[in-house]
Amino acid sequence: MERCFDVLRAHISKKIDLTEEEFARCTTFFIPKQFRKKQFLLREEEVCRHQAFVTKGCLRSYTIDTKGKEHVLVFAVEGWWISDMHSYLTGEPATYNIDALEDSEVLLLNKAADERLCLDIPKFERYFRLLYRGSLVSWLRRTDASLSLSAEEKYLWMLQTYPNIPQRLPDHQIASYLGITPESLSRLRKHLSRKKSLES
Amino acid sequence: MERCFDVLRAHISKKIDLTEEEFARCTTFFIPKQFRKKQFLLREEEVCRHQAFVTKGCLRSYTIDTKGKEHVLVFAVEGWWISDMHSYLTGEPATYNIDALEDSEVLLLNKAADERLCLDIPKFERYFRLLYRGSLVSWLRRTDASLSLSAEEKYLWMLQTYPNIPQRLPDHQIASYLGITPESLSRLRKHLSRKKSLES
DNA sequence: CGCGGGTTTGATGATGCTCAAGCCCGGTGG
DNA sequence: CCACCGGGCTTGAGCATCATCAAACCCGCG
Repeated sequence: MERCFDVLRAHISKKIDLTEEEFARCTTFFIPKQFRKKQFLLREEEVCRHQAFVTKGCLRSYTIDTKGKEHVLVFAVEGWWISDMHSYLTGEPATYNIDALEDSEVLLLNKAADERLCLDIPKFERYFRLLYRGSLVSWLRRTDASLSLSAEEKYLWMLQTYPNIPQRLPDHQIASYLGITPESLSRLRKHLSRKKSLES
Repeated sequence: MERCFDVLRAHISKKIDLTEEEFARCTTFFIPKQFRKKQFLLREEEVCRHQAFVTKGCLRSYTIDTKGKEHVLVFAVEGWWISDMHSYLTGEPATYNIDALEDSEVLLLNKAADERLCLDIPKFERYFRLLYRGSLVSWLRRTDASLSLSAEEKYLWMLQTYPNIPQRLPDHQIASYLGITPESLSRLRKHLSRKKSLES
């Protein structure tokens, strides 16, 4: 339970160096919270009050289109952040939903705490800069994949880029993330496994 | 020519406040450069040495897929940054191409200057944090659009979200950005105009 | 005038979607 | 311990959307 901060520390120290004292101080800004599978962290139309750092389990953000279909934008497993950034920043109603795909533990950071944290320990300014920057690189890649690749290639791309995600999540979540239907994913996997067995 | 720094200043001051002196100092880190239409700022396989801030004209970053087709990832007009961030950060060969779609003027910031700038004027740490953060919001939106919308809806989304981009760029660039073919875009526009004329 | 890039139009086709049914399997309750 | 239920995955048939390929057209520019 208290080792959730170990996960945070491990993650932060990949980007900035903190003294014991600084880290201790930083932890006071976060609120630990547990989520059961299927529980919501945020619903469309609510205002997003927190950025969440996942220390255990897995959450996702998604939208629901006009035909009622879900589209996964982000999976966040241990060591990832998740929120509706736009709503968080502006205070406008969220356009994304966030819920837990597994029983999970997160550390919540609200906007006031976020700002105080950056003032109190200016290194965090840097931490978030590097965090967002790295995140941008990933979005570029994903967009490139979605523009350039066929359904099958996108799935292979995902296996290669985030191997642990397809392992632990149901296929239809993966399909949603890739922008294809579960049926297509199923067929495409069959096709791949036939290919594979031919090779060997 | 020298008013390129005015564009920079206008952009920066939306995020942080700089004194005259600080701004004067900051300008010394940038290298102004002109690009003629079709000229490359970066080619795949080269290392990306700069982030470019566009003060005039328009550049794009794009990839070329296995079938030789181009896919536009980013359009950068006045007030936008463009680069191959991954290559820039790691020094690995770029996977994106960047070229000018119009005669353009940019301010180049290389990695050493980038780092010194953030040390010299720590407010820039904040500037880039906010810049990247805002950029993330846009990527989320684009991804959502590409997952949720049909070709026609995506085009309408683009008209609404970036109205000046389709105005000034040829259709086939827009099509590439949206992940559809120029032929489809052409048909879909005809369809929209028929719809529109029926309404009125 | 003629060339070339860009857009339009048409015919055809493939990829991936929809809808519907069946199946597998783990969990729950009788 | 077995029956049943439900979520998730699979399979099939038909279909829609969008891509492909090819040709014609338009128009600005050298």
